[in-house]
Amino acid sequence: MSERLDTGSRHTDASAEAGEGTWPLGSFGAAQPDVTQADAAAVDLAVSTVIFALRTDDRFGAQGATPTLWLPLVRRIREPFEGLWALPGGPLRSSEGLADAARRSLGDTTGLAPRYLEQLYAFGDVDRSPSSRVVSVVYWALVGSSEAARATVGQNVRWFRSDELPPLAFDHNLIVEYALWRLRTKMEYSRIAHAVLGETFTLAQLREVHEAVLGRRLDPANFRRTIESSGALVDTGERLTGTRHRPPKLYRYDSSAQLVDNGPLPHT
Amino acid sequence: MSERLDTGSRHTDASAEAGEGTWPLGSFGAAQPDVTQADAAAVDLAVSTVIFALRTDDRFGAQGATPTLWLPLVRRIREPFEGLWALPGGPLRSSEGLADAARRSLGDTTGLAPRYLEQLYAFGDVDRSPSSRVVSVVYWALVGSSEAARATVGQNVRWFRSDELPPLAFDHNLIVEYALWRLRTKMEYSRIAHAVLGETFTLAQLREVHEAVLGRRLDPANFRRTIESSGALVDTGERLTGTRHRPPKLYRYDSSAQLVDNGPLPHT
DNA sequence: GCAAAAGTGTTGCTAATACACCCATGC
DNA sequence: GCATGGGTGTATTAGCAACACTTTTGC
Repeated sequence: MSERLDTGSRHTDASAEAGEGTWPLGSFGAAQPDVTQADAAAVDLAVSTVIFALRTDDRFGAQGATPTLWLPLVRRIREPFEGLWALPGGPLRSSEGLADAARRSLGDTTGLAPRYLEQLYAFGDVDRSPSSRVVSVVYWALVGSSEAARATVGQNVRWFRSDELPPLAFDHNLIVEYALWRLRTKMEYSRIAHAVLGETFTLAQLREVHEAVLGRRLDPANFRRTIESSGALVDTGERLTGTRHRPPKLYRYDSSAQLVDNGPLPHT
Repeated sequence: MSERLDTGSRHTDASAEAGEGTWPLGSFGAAQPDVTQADAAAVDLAVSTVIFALRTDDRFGAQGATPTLWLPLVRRIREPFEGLWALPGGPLRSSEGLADAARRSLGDTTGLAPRYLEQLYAFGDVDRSPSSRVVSVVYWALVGSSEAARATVGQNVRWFRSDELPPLAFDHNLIVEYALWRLRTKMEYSRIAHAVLGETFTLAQLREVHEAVLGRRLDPANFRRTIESSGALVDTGERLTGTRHRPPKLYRYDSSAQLVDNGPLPHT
């Protein structure tokens, strides 16, 4: 609780944007603590990303395995939490927007570009980092399965099943939980599932994505009707052959349709 | 675009939380710009709040007027945007959480405590402030109508109808628009409308809140059934007398029921 | 033919809507 | 009484879940 830190003139504009300091009256009640603006200088800002991809668990024979949700983590090589796994991220550079920073840290880690990217939440509890005060603006992303298959792994980068996570650094377990909740909630009323598939795909493949994310089986007949009536798909006229059953139709995204409704916010 | 700022040792822990810097391989592709961590030091962090209250427009005779959404703004007394109206807010103090900061700036401005408070979004475009780089974590809040009636106003604090806003400082017009969208979207499936009412209230009063927020009339009969079946209300057994028609029942919140589903996130 | 998955049809349930109608109070 | 909103009943509709059924391929 060290207040009145002397940080020089760096933060003279910290309140430039806000109404703070423009308050015309004295203090309200007794709740106005004696804190100077300089106190704000001790807060650091970082951007992290929860990256989801659909993968089949190849620990067993890859035959017939249903895909599940995976995410890449990086091992920390310094204190605090040295040795633990954490979400990829880093400090925000002054020349890049928040989403840009998320996109970049994602590329640094996996070498891939996200098919979908959305801001998740800003985490800023006082005690979430034992060393310094850090506020993290967290994004969540989806990457295509085919690309995720050839994503980078290394000594300090590894993919984990979203339901088999080890204890993570900081509050990152909570963050991943929240990202999973948002993914599942949004999946129910939007079209983001397309983001993990290739250019063309069958309805069964799309349904498999929904099932993996939601964690339950869906009725093929009803799923077909729901998706078709949403108008999000276009029939390519082609079919997928080589299966040992009736060849299914191949669909494509309707590029004119929005993935999600972000309200008045521009889409990233 | 000033990179490589020398800001001393202040930000040595800026990447303490994130995986940045732990990347074991060299650069990926050609996309790794030559930027040091110190570049991150030039970003300031602020917390602002969009505060909503339900008021009747007393410019006309207050009789029979339907209430509308209002919000308090503060006038900027320094550059940039000096003289324009802006959302209340201020820098984040190192000893307070994000929600605490929002709650405090709300209290500083209106002297009131919010009945509902939720994080809205983090705004961090590079050019949203002409002077310095500022990332704003924005909250939105609801305050009770009765308390809002005796809220503070002054030379530099004034209430505005949400649909009659002047041009605001920074990107605050967009922020208010987005807050309005979230309020309306959430109102459809949650119970936050209770937050602007008093301890007890009639169904017509509750319906009036919904109508004001959604901007359309609702069928009293259907509204009653929807709300009653949600289980959010408790019949107090009392009735409101003094009206010139059949006295309506008075209800109370079911304190055990959650206002909204935030997933795994704790409620503020 | 047989297995397997694609694709269609039908039924029933639930929730939202529209709207007709009765109830209880102040005046 | 009559006006006014409180409060109830009911028919219609849309959407979704359940599930029986038909179709088309590989083997």
